[in-house]
Amino acid sequence: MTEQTGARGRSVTTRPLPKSHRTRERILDAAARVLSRKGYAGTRLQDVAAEAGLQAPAIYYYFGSRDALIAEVMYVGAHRVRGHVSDVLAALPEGTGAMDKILAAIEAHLRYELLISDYTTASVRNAGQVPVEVRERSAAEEAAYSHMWRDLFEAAIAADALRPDLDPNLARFLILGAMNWAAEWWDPGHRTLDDLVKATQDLVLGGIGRH
Amino acid sequence: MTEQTGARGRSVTTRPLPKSHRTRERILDAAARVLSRKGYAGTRLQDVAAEAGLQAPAIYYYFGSRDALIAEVMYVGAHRVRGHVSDVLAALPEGTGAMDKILAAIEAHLRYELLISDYTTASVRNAGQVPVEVRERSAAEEAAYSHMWRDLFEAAIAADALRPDLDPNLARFLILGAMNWAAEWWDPGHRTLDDLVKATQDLVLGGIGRH
DNA sequence: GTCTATATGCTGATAGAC
DNA sequence: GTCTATCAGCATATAGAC
Repeated sequence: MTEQTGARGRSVTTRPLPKSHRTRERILDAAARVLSRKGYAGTRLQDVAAEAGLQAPAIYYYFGSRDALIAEVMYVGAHRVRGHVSDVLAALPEGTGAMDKILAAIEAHLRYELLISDYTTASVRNAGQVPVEVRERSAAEEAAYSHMWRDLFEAAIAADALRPDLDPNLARFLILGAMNWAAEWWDPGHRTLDDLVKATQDLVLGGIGRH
Repeated sequence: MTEQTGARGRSVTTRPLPKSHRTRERILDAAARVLSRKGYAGTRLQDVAAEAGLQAPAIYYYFGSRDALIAEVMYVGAHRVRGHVSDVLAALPEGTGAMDKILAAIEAHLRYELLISDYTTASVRNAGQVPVEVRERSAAEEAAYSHMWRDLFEAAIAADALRPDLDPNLARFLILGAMNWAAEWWDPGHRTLDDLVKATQDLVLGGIGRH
């Protein structure tokens, strides 16, 4: 949970990341992969260690417990998606319209979600299966992300860019659900990411845009 | 996997369902509940038995193994949804349009999915976590259901009811994803089912309908 | 930092009484 | 049909060498 190691700069070195940091990241990636495929109860430290190229007890040097490792995976995935979408929105030109912001958020969400799909599917598949204590930090992160989307929709309503008879909360959940689920079925070898982004934007635009 | 007991009519009785059949169903419902909350690896026979009101070894009278029980849960959920939507479509008036059929299928899917939501969430959350052997029967059922939806979209294309630039496969996956995910967040105490059905139909209609 | 060895607890499954 | 008793296997976590 807390960082037991970090960039401490033990000596003057040219490496930007200390070895311990990189090992920790490798364990985290391995845990995301195992967690997404085997689920919370099925995530064995032995499997995580094998994916990361070390032995199970070594994990305890970086994480206090199995639950702490899993909690970190859930948190990191949610945190990074929110950070990415937030950055993209912040970089948009000043006068960008409310609906264009939603479309940009959709593209940013899909691209980043599918880029770190192990974290995404781990989070999506296990959100309801992980014990509450383990989910606390990631749940807070997801709430903040959800709040961000609500703001986008409310700005669109204020700008009169949405259909007046629309229930923005239901629509938001449906759209986020459709996107989150994409990590489960989207096959890069079959459809390009650009096609998926466009299909999602088209569905949303036609569905909630005034016309 | 195979039915070890069933409606055998051991003697003339007024009860429509033999006790063994009802107990089996109770175990199945309990397993769906536990599977949806704890996941594949976390589903303990002890917990299933407790939910069903009996001891763990009694489960072996009805199911050959833990995997056989879980496979049956996954299969039954998918099978019943497909049967329900299929029945609803079959009962539609002769001249029902292709787009109205899709809207009817959406309503039928959502209503049944949320009615047996333990089976639905069990299936959705564990589809990618359950071993392939255990998933075989339910995967075949889901493929058949997916095929049914593809037919609905192809009929709509043939009737020129869809936007010409639409990728029907991507749209189908996005819509089914949005619906399946509803079992995860929809709260009956907060929004009515009618509202959810309408919101989904509106999103889909505006999104893929010609206008 | 990472390893080997090990203590401890829990789970699926079977045997056999009732 | 359902129970109690029990076996065998496996996973987390710790101890301690290197």
